[in-house]
Amino acid sequence: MKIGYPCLNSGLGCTPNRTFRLSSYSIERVKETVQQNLDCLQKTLDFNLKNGLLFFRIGSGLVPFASHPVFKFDWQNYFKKQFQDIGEYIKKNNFRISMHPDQFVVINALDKDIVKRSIKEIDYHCQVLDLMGLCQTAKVQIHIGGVYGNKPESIKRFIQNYKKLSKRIKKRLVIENDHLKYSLRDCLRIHQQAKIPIVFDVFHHYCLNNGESIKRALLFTSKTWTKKDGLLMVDYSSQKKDALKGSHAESIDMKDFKNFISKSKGINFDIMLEIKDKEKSALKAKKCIF
DNA sequence: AGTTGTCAAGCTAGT
DNA sequence: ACTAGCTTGACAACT
Repeated sequence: MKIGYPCLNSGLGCTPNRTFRLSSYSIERVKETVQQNLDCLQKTLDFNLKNGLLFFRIGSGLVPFASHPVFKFDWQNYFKKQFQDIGEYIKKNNFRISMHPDQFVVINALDKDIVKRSIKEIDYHCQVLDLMGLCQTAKVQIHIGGVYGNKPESIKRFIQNYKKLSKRIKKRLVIENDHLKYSLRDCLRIHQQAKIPIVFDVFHHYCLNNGESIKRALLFTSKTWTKKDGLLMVDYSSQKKDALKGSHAESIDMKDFKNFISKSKGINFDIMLEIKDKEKSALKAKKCIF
């Protein structure tokens, strides 16, 4: 089992997600920003290696506006060496990597332009992992998308659109249960038809489920990952007290986490702690497990 | 130096 | 009708 946190280390004084306003876009600005992001990503991975946090989610903002029409710069070639180097480091030290395109990516949208933009954005994520030379265990996770008042039709549209995706995307794309629309059961149905691996989100499952226990949910989802895909990925968070349902906690609730770990005995997976204080909670969780 | 409004993009539920 | 929440964070223009 590898433990990790998403996108950003809060104590390093740098971010791998620097960006700029679209209005200040220029090739110079891209070169400068992406280089800083890559440097910080390397620094973050160094920290993670030293601290035994071997699961990491690379943020979508690594190359700002990469899939936007204004973007007319061959970043893949310009930064080839840097991406290769980071990829080598990742492979040498046996990191597990994921990426998570944001909420604007909707594969089953009714509007064809939204679908088109979504695919372009997913493709950018896959390009990052491809440039690093990572194998198929490095994944890009998305939610199913919108319901549009008709879930069966929307699921059907998801599967249809999924089937049309390129090989490069299909080998990396995985789906995740969300907290108000598509439950684990919905994801499992989609898996039956499209064979997409499922990232199990513990917190979302707590918000929206059909009565499956944690143990059964982990068993079901772990079976959706083939040897090529690697170990099941699990996202973990807990409810922020006195906030709207679905908002993530500031810091890990160790009682809740221990409870989850005891329920998961016998199943192997990599776990991502989606908690606001990032590496701090990941370190606490690591201490509790090992 | 610190504060605040705003940022490419979508969807849903709660107010 | 509007906003919070989602992986929310980070820029840029202002005090």
